[in-house]
Order: sequence, then C-alpha cells, then structure tokens
Amino acid sequence: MSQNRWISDLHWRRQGQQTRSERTQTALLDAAETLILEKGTEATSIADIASEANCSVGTVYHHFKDKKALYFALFHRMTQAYSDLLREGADPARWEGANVRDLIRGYVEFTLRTTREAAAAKAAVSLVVADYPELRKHFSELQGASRRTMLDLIMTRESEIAHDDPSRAAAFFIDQLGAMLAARADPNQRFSAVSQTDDAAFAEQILLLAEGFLKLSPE
Amino acid sequence: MSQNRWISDLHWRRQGQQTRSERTQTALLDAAETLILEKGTEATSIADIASEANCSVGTVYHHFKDKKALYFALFHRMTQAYSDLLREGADPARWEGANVRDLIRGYVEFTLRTTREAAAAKAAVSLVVADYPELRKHFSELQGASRRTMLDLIMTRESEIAHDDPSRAAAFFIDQLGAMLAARADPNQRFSAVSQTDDAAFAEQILLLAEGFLKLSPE
DNA sequence: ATTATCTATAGATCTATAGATAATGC
DNA sequence: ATTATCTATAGATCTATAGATAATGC
Repeated sequence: MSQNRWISDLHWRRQGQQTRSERTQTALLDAAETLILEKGTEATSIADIASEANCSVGTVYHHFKDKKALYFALFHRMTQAYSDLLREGADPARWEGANVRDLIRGYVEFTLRTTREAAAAKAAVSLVVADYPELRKHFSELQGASRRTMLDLIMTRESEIAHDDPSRAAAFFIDQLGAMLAARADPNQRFSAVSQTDDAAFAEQILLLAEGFLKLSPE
Repeated sequence: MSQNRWISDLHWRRQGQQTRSERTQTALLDAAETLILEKGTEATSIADIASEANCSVGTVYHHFKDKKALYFALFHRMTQAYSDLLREGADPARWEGANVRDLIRGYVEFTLRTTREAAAAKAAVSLVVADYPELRKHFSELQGASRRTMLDLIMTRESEIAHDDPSRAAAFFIDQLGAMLAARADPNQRFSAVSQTDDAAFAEQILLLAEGFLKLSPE
C-alpha cells in the first residue's frame, strides 16, 4: 500500500500524484462550496458533495481524511487566495507617489473587488467557520493582517494627517473601515440597509468620512 | 389525545399548559444556546440538549415538533427580546430635548449594552441562522428596523445637520454605524483589530466621525 | 382528567472503510 | 506499477415516535 502524503496536519488533504487528482479535489471543493451555501453545513453530506462533484463517496475519502479535512481544505483554499491577493496589492512599490486619500481609495476598491469576486467562497467559508470554532481565530487573524498592512502604508504618510494623535486615529479609522467593508460585502445587508449606494458613491462617502476624521491636508 | 397547540407555523413550539412547561422549555433553549456556542449546531444533538437540560429526549419532542422547531424558538426568543428593548429605547418621549449628538451617543450606548448582555444568545443565534438560510432575511430585517427607527428620530432634528443632503448623509452614517457596532460586538474582532478602545472612547470617536461627516451645528 | 415526563427502540441517515476495477504514466 | 475510482456495506450516530409512568391542578 502506498504511503499517505498529506499537505499538513491541519489540512490533511492528499498530495495528488496525477493531473486528474487536482481536478477532482477542485471539483469536490467547488461542490462543497455550492452545497454549503445552499443548505448549510449541517444538511450537506459527503454523499451530496460526491454526487455534486460527479464522483463517488470512496473518492472523497481517497482525497480527504474525513469531512472535517474537506472543510478545512475549503477554508485553506479561500484564505490562501486572499493572502496572495493581499501580498500583491500591498506592495509598496505599487503605491509610489500615492497620498493617504489614494491609499484609502485603493484599499476600498481592492477589498470590494476581491470580496465580490470571491463572494461565494467567502460566504461558504464563514459557514464552515461557524461550525468549527477552532477556525474562528485564524479567520479573524487574516483580516487583522490586511489591516496592519494598510496601517503601515498609511503611517508612512503620517505628515498628511492633522489629527492630534495620527497613529491612534488611523488605527481606529482602519478598524471601522474594515467593519464597514465587511458589512457591505454581506449580501444580507440589503435587508438592513437604510441607504442605497453603489460602489463608487460608497468609496466617495468613505473618503469624506476619512477627511473629516483624520483631518487630511487639502489635495 | 390532546390537540397540539403551537405558537405559530414558524416556531412550532407547544403552548405549555403548566408552570413547569415553561420552565422546561426555557431550560431546553438555554441548553441549546450553550451547546451550540461550544460545539456548533452540527455537533449538537437532541440527546446532548436533553442531557444538558436534565430531561429526556422524549420531553424535547413533547415541547418542540422537531430540531428545527427548537432552533427556531431559540431564534424567536432572542429576536423578541431585542425587539422589546428596541421599542422601549426608541420611544420619542424618552428623547425629548435631546439633540443629534445625544441620539447617536444613546444609540451607541444602547446597542453596546444590549449586545453585551445578550452576547451569548446573539452568537448562538447567528450560528443557527448560518445553518438555516431561510432565517437570514429575518435576522437582517431586525437590524433594519432598528436603523430605520434611529433614522426617523434623527431626521426630526434635520436642522442640526449642515450636510448638503441631510437625509442621505444620515442614512449612510447610520448604516455604517450599524456595521461598526456589529463588528465591535463580535468577540473575534480582537484578533483583527489594530486599535484598542474601551466603550467610552469608542463612543467618543464615533461622535467625532459623526460631527465631521454630518457637519453638526456646534453645541 | 389532563399535561408532562421517561424508557426503549424503529428507522433513517451518515461517515468511513474494505476490496475490486479502471486509468495513468514511467 | 502506481494512482485514482467505484461499489457495497459495517457500524455509529441521530431523529423522532410509541407507549408506559408520574405530576399537576380543576
């Protein structure tokens, strides 16, 4: 019998040896994502996932140690994709000559775009996280990394901020901006929103908030 | 056999005839709340809930049609409590002589206090909602009601707002404030936050945001 | 008398595995 | 030769019910 090779203790997913292996794993993760969004994690069974991915239950267990491993792999796929995008977007070279306004505008646009592109993946993963308390911390830390990166970038332009305590104000603002962006990405928010804004108007209002709060020097 | 009397199609919970009936139902809901928070909805079985509430599986099904009915009742209990508090807090008579600043301060304090008091209930219910997509809409509408109430109150003080379009600005601000308060109530946020503020400092910063954005007339 | 509770269990999942079969690529 | 897949099923849940027993309150 072959030795099992798993990516890590956390993910516990077989390192495929053939091209079709990766294709099958992707199909399984896609299937899980779809079904979880549709019916929730509780109502989604391995047989459902296999069927949605056009393969058998046995195949699922060839690739993933157990149900939890499959869900963790789904978590890993989404967070990995997000981290990669973040690293690329936060490259200081990319922001040469940008002022604080540009940074905030860029952050809002980047976050809205990436969360929209990966909306299904993100929503499904947040349902997984709800059922696996051990993942909650990882999930939040990912958001935290994105905020720290943004804060560092902004603080290299500290002189533009006329607020008494620029670093405290910037940190507060970024936390709140994170909350606003998270809410905006939540498809349920349309039931609770009392204002309607498209993305462009949203970004514009956010800049007004930032200007008033941080007291940015005039452009 | 006795006729079953249920509170509604949605909640499907027996209308108890004896004092101990209510006590048992409360114990069952409390037990479900505790276990869901601990292990998630998927891993929580009826037998677990019965055991945590010191009663038998048969008793659970005497009071609730099925597992879903129990979870829906938990949802109902939390949302009802919140609605009641909201109705009380939003009474216009209570806000005689208050200006926009007072209203915002009051809203922040009210929301932080009630969400902290009911933190466990809210967290458990949000896990339930994650597993029952049909509840998502109800959940968001509840938040929406709270925001509309707040918006109405603020707009009776429209003259204090120097922004070009007071009603649009107020609606936008309330939506964003809702997002910030929701994030603040989330216990995971401490892993993602880059700023540390206690409730008093938070309320103060929110007022600064409001003043700058809405252009409130000086006090 | 009616309502609430318990015990015991049928029946329906669902997870995970064993063992046989098919596809891949050296 | 090795890797990936399928079929069939054991074993472990878990939900929900039936029927007997205990507690309540008119």
